[in-house]
This record gives sequence, C-alpha cells and structure tokens, in this order.
Amino acid sequence: MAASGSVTAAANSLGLAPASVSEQVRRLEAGLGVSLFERTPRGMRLTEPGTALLARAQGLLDHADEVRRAVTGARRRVRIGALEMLAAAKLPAVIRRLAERRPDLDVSVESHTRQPLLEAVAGGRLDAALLLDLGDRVGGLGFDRPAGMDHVDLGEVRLSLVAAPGGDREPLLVSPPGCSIRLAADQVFGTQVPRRELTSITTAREWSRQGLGAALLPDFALGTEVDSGALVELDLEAPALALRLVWMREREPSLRDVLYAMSTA
Amino acid sequence: MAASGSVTAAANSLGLAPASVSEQVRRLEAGLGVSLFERTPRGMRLTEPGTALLARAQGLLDHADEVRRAVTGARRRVRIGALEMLAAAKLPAVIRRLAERRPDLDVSVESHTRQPLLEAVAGGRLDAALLLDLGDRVGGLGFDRPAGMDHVDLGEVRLSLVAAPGGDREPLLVSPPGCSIRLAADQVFGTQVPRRELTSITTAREWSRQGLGAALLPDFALGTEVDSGALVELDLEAPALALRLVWMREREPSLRDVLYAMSTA
DNA sequence: GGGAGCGTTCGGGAAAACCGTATGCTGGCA
DNA sequence: TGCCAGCATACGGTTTTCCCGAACGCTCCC
Repeated sequence: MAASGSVTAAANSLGLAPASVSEQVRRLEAGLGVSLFERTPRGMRLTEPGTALLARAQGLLDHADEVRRAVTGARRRVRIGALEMLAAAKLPAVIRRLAERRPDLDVSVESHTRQPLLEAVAGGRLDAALLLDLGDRVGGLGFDRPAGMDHVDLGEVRLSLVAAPGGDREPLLVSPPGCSIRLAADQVFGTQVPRRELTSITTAREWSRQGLGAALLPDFALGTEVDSGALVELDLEAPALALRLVWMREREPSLRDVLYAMSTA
Repeated sequence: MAASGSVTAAANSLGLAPASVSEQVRRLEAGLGVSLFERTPRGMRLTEPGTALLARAQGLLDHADEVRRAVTGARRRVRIGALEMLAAAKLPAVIRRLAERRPDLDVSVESHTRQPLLEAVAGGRLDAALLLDLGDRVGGLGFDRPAGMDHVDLGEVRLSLVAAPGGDREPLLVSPPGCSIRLAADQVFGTQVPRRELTSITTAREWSRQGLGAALLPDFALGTEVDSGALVELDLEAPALALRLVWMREREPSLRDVLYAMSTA
C-alpha cells in the first residue's frame, strides 16, 4: 500500500475493498498511536514513522517465517528470477553453485522480462533476480527500477559486434525496445545509426549470418557461428555488461547468507 | 501454557475457557502442520517442534516490540526484580550504573522473595532479577529454578559469623527456610548444629547482639555493630555468595545490550 | 467400580473483518 | 465558473473468527 500510493490501488492489488484497507490502516494507526500516512487529495504518502515501520515490517515477516521453518522443519525456499535470455545461458551455473554450497535450500526459478522481474522483486514475490545492467547502480543500463534495491555483480557479459564475412555491415540489427541488448546498443551506437528492429537477438544473429547487417550480441548468444567462420567479429569498443543480482535492501538481513552463497566466486 | 503443563491451568492463567485454549492450539498446529503437544492423560507435554517454537516465540515477540518502539518513538522499558533484602542494599548501585550508561532506558524495579521472582522472570513479567546464589549454575545455593535460565555475577557478598563479645556462640540464629542466608547457613554448617529460627536476618543480628547466639550475616547486613564492637566476627571459612543477575536464555538476543550495560564493571 | 482430572467436541452468541454504497474533499478541465 | 474524475472515509449489512458453557470420552487412582 505504501508502494501503491493510494488506498484504492492497494485494495485492488490486495483483492480487498478500499473501505477495508482504509479501516485497517486506521486501526493500525490507532493501535500504535502514530500517523503512518499523510493524507493528500491525490492519495497517501508515508510519514516518517510510516517509513520507519515499512523498513522493519519485512524483517519481522522474515523472522516469523524463519521461526515457522524452524518449527515445521520445512526447507527454506528461495525464489530466484532471471531474464529469459539469461535463464538458459547464465542461470544454470549460478544455481548449481548455490545448490552445491547450500543443499539445504529449495531453489525455485522463474524467468520473465525485466519489468515484471523488478516488480516481482519489489513486491516480494521473488527474493532476487538476475539481469543485465551497466555501471555501479541498478538501472545504469537505462531502465526504471524500484527504489530501495541493492545489487551484486556475479560476472561480466562481453558484447561483440558481428556480421557475415562478405555481408553488409549496415543496418544495425537490433532487438525490440526494452531488451537489455537493445538498451546496450542504444548506449553504444546512439539512436542515429541505421537500424532494423527484429523480434529477438537470435533473429538478429540469424539475419546477420545471412549478410543482412551487423548485430550486437552478448557472449552467450554468439553460438558456434564465430568459431565456424559464419560470422566475424568487427572491431568495437563496447563496455561489458554486468551479470547482476538484485534484491530489496530491506530484505537483506534474512537473505544475506543466500546472497553470499550466490555471489562469492 | 507450555509452562502450565495443562490446557485447564493455562486457561485459568489466561482468563479463558479451556475450550478456547484447546481450539487455539489446534488451530495453530493445523496452521503449521505440526503437533506441538503430546497429549497425555495427565496433561500436555511439549513435543520437539513445540519446544522449538517456544524457544523462538519470545524472540519474535521481542522483535515485534522493538519495531513498535522504533515506530512510535516510545522509550524502551526494562523491568528488573530483586530480592527484597538486596533491593535496598545492592540494587541502587546496579541501577545507577545502568541508568548512567543507558539513559535511553526506562527502568522499573520490583522486589519480591525468590520464588515469585523466578516465576516472574520465567513468565516474562520481569526481564531479569537480582538474587544471591552460589556456584556456577543458577540454583547452586539450593533452590529450584525454572529451566532455561542464564546468569551473570555482578559481585560478591561476603558472609560473616558474628556474636556479641561476651555472649553465647550457640545456638546458630537463622532466618526462615527459603531465605538465601538460611540456605547458605545450611550449606556451611549443615542441619545438625543447634539452631534457633527467627523471622529475619535483622532479627538474628539483634538477638546475637544481645548475646543469644551466633548469626551468619551478609556484608550488607552487618550494620555498624562490628565497627562499634557490639558484635565480633568469629573465625569462619565460608564461601562468598554471588550477587547474581538471572534471565531467560530465550530472551537474551533482545536483552543482550542491557545485560551488558548492567554487568561490565 | 466409581470418581477426579484431563482434553476435546458441539451449538450458540459476541466481536471482528469485509463488502457495497454513499458522502465529502481536492485538482483539473471545459 | 461549473463540472467531473479520483481520492479517502463513514455507514449498514453479511460472513468469518473468537469465545463460552455444557456435554463427552478418556485414563488413572482410590
């Protein structure tokens, strides 16, 4: 509800009526004797005590869940998400390492596009997510991200500009807007170069193989074409992307051991 | 209820009907999918998961309370108990030190006899209690104590055997059963020496001053009689008692800082 | 064999949670 | 300036939860 910014939106996302949410908030405030929200004509905004509560509430829920696991003997379950293009190429190594170090964990994996991933992490439906990024802050690649996220980089993904040996080097074959590789291409080449938009990076690779232009490809999508000579790498100074694990800062206390097991080499 | 040992007793101490307590337990067990109690014809006994829950439940409540304080800005309140005879003599120095180091705390003090004190600590009505003991385990002086208690010794209380200069050295003037000094006297002299039981150690001191026998007195109860010559110390090899702070182990995480502030010299 | 003590089941009543609706409020737009 | 959209909230009714007293089955002890 603090995330939604309004009682109505919160009620929708909770499957409740606005009246119920309103009364619950009122009851909670009365119980604590503190105003948690500032009422504005356009919605609700957290007060200082409200932010204090929000920052600690998740930790309390995590603590309760830890107690439940200890009592029932249930295995701890961590929900990891990953960009669809990383799920096949990069996630297995990460998950295998985690499973080796922490066999006591049940790991579940989901793959989505970036925005649903970030929302799932922010909404607590995922514990952490693996995506591609740039720079030292989440969103450096050029996408919007929820506030309060922390990250650690698990590796690098090198970018190569490729084309068929005798084929065209223009236009730049790019994936749809929003795709991480497309964002990287926009940052490297700007938006003024001749481009042709295709449905995916594998399609871009195939078109470039057939001589229809150049494609910016991550290392894991190069396939065997470069080794076999079907594609050649063109000279390019492009920054490597970060293979980045992100999570909500407020949940770090209960996730720390898992994040540590995933991150250390 | 785990402490009471039976649904009926727990219902009484909670002010509820046995049926209500029974249903709550059933509901909790169903929610966790685990049996918390073993049903015996004579009552209920905790199962292994039940003890696991009990050990962590208080910590969870403490966490919730900590969050509540952080949000409301309320001051933290620490409830300390002490043996009645220590409340006047030994407690002030301890509380003053605590108040100096942690002015952010509200400290409340109660004095009772030992058994109510121990029960209050076990029942969570007191955070810690100050009493006299012996040896390296709680109860070394010879009293029953609840399970799961931890302790730290804040100092020593020397014992002296005194009598009037020309007065009788027998019988041994002792306080009522249960009094810590009486327990110490029983350990030092055994139960076969001639004894006369009085109502308190101050009464014992007065009787000994009037030449009616010898009294075993803690340092804080010696008064001015020894200095003034009204009483003389007799030769005695008695162990010093420990000025001991006790608390429930399960609550230590949230009490650690307070215990530390009270214990370090 | 009967009774005391135990936990649990059952039906009913009170309290709480939730809903749909109605109301008052502010900001934007014609 | 007047109207409407969007918001939080007060109100009456319904469902779920909580608690009770009484009745029941059980075991142990006298």
